[in-house]
Amino acid sequence: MKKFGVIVKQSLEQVLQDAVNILLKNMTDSSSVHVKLSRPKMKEHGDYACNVAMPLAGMLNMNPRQVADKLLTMTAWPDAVEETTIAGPGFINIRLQKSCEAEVLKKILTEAASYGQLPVDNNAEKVCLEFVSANPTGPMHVGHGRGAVVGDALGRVLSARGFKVHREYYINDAGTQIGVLANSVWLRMCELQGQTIQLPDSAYPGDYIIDIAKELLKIHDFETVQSWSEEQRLAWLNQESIAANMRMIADDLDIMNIHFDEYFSEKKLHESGKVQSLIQRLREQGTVYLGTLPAPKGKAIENYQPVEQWLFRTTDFGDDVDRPLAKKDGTATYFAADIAYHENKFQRGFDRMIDIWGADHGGYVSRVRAAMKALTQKDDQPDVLLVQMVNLTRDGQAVKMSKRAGTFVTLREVVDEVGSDAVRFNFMTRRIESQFDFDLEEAKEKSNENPVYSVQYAHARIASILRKAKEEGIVLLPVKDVDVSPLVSAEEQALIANMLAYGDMLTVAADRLEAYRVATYVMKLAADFHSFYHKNRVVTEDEALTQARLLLASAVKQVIFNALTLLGVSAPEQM
RNA sequence: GCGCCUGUAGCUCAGUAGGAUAGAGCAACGGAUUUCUAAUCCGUAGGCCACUGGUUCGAAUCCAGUCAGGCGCACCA
Repeated sequence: MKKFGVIVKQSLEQVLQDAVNILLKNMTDSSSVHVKLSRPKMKEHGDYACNVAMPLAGMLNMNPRQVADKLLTMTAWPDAVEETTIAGPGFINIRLQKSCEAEVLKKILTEAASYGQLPVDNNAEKVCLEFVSANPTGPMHVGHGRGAVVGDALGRVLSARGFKVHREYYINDAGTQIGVLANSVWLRMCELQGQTIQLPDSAYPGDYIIDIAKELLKIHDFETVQSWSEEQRLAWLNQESIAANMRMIADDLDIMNIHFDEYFSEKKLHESGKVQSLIQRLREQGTVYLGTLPAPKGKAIENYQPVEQWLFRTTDFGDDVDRPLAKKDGTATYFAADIAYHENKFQRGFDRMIDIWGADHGGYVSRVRAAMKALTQKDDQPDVLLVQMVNLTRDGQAVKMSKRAGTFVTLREVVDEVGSDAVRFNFMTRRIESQFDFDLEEAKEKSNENPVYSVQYAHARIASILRKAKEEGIVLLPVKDVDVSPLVSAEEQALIANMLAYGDMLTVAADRLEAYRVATYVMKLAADFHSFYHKNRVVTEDEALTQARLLLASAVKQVIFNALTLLGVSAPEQM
């Protein structure tokens, strides 16, 4: 009975489900209705509400209120239920005994950092989570940052809910862009040597290229590099420039505490022969044919010429048009490598693939899924999360240029200015489908304008209360001995109900791959605590009340900590 | 022209797979500062949930169409 509060919701759903099943037993067809309880918005509607009578009414051809009435007579309610009523069109409202749910506080403090987590067992679903994958040709921009933050938080949420998560970064270290990078670095090396250079439009203009050139000159002096054959020089420049950029990217991610289990190289995929053998296999299968694509609709392409290419029949699997696997010079397209890459993930034994891409890759989703359907017969892989664009502003004015990158504002510049916590939390306050207007001045604001401070402040405030209580010589009772029955006010009940729902929220977040729910959840919990704090004192003359409220405050602190940890945001003890 | 995403308070956004009276922050206005942290709280005001039709007991939510904005549309990545 003591622990009943924690599992009360499931028990109520079970007894109601039993009643529903009996009611439906006489039906000829084997229809079923799933009982689900919800928290009503209004306090007058009780602690839990159930709408099951409404769908049942249609099936049984009865009035919903009559159905509800019948269900209530058939239900064996546990002791914790104080009152049930039928309201509105046929809702069943359930009111529990006060403080019967407060036992959850003890569960929270006992489980501490693992409250809300599910264990990872041997049968856990293995997920390959690919995110960031920014090209190794320059610093990450703010849009990459959003993908990084979203991906990392999603990884943490999935891990917490019992998935085995493998975090992966796909390095696009093959293709023409890399040649451009190598050439840009070489030009800067010549420039450092005193030569006058002309940067072509195609070259990367950013100052970071100069830094790389300087770095490379420390490895080999200019004369040595110049003495090599062009082929040898390009290969060396390629390799070192990519490595330098990847170090820079990994550094920037490290500042935000984002790490990967694996960096997967596209170049090595090509070198392994897997791309060519895949194309060969598909040709034998007949899913690849030699053909010519029509000119694309929309904006006219100046130098369009019909080319005969190896085409993948993605249209057979739900794509709009067949997609080329080889360029006119015969080398594999990015798409070809990407299919081989995804097939490789599948071969590595992952049950599920999740890719986080920028919105500008939206047109790519259907073709990759089509290819995977052709190769694996699964039609729901990979799960692609498209993260919409970030518009960077300062005091409402668009910010676009960065000296360092030459084109866009880098993630690093933003993190250095506003801090990792503010960047991470802010990016998590919106659904990924909505475009994000990120204002640098707002992100530095230390007020309610900036949600991260409100949440961190709640955590620090509780820490301060606990310190104060200790200073005053209050000795905390062992958790199991605290009497929670004094926690009956509306504010206290709201906090308890919120914390009780933490696990359900995480389930939804993991099922729907919506990690932002953690942020909206913890914002509400923090706000509710601030509200409670202003109406009630934690440390009072009443010893029993003080003990109960210290328990409550400690639990709130713990849940805020757990949620912030999932978001990769720090939970300070003082501010 | 086609595909994907979006449209909710003046602004920025939530809305827990269709539920009861639509939610928060900011901005506006009015309050709380002998405090366990005011980086906070309380109150007032503010809505044709883009528009039109449909589905049903019931729609911001589902469907169709329209309008508006963003992203993308051979041989780049």
